[in-house]
Amino acid sequence: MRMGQGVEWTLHVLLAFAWLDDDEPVTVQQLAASHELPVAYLNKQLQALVRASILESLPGARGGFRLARRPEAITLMDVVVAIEGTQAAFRCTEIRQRGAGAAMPAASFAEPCAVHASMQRAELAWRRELAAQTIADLRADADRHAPAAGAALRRALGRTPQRTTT
Amino acid sequence: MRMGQGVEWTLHVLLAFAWLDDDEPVTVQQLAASHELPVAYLNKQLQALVRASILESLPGARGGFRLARRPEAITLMDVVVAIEGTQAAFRCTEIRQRGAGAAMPAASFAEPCAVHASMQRAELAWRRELAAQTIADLRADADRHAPAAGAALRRALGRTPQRTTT
DNA sequence: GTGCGAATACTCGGATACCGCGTGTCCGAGTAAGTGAGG
DNA sequence: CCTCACTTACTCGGACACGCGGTATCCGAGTATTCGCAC
Repeated sequence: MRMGQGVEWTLHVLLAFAWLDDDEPVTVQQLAASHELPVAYLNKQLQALVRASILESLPGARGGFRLARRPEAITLMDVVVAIEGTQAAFRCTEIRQRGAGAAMPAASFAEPCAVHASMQRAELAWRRELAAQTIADLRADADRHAPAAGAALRRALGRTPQRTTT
Repeated sequence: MRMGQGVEWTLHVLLAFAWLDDDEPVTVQQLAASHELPVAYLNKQLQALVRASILESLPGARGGFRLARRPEAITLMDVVVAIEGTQAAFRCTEIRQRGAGAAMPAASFAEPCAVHASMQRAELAWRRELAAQTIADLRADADRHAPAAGAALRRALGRTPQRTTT
């Protein structure tokens, strides 16, 4: 089982947006450069976030991406669903009804498959944990452990000039 | 993100073993037929369970597979690890150190990546839930919701003949 | 000086190849059982 | 009748193709800016 790396990329991108803390759009080129990622492919992933109303895109010159909601209103669950899709990792194909089960009355399968239920229970715990954490929490954690990271990223994106020239 | 279907297959197979409740080996052909699964590919999956010491295989005529431990001692986590491997679904590639982070002192990365930590927390909850359920629990759930399933499966595997001929 | 209009350069967006991993299959090594002959 | 060795048939086990989804890339549609010109 493997999660697409788009999740990692977009989470870092959203963390960057949380650090920027303004409404100025950022181009995908800047975002890609700030983490040395393939520009075009990152763009594709960000489109998924736009479709999920996590980011919004501004076309044209001086365009780019910016957050569509506040960081506190974006959960990790939202991001995972936006990138990986809504389907569960474990997919019950109802093999209990095939083979030996084929001879049983249809009413026997009214209750959900026990295997399915157990796996679903585990995934529910996973989802619950993801939904409990927001991008704002992520920023708070990062600031706590590496206070300089936010400033470094702002500098890489050309924000917060080190000195006002006049 | 998608989990290999081998997990579903092997869980149903282990549930079947829990229903049989004896030490007689069962051939992969019988097991595959009992759920209409591809014989050879199921065999491949079962080998993974053997490597994980969940099943044991008996070669030669009248051989087959049987449980290596009691159903209460086999957790869903064991099965998932045996089939899917031990690696986590989310893999941190430390992109925080690339791009903007490259200019930061190495000591900044002593603490784990915040993104990584958050995703790991969620996966831990998932693992914990998987580890809390055993094959025996699975059988208990199945018996509760569909009491006839166990008998049907035993019959399909040629056990518990309906009538003693003499 | 000011308003307007077209050219421009920059942005995102979706359509298009590539590749690795899961899926599926096959045949060979190994072993326990069965069988026949010999004692 | 018992023992033993051989044949046999069956099992698992790993090595070999196939296909799909994620990965990566490119070029086109669209828009805000910008420059030049007319008034």
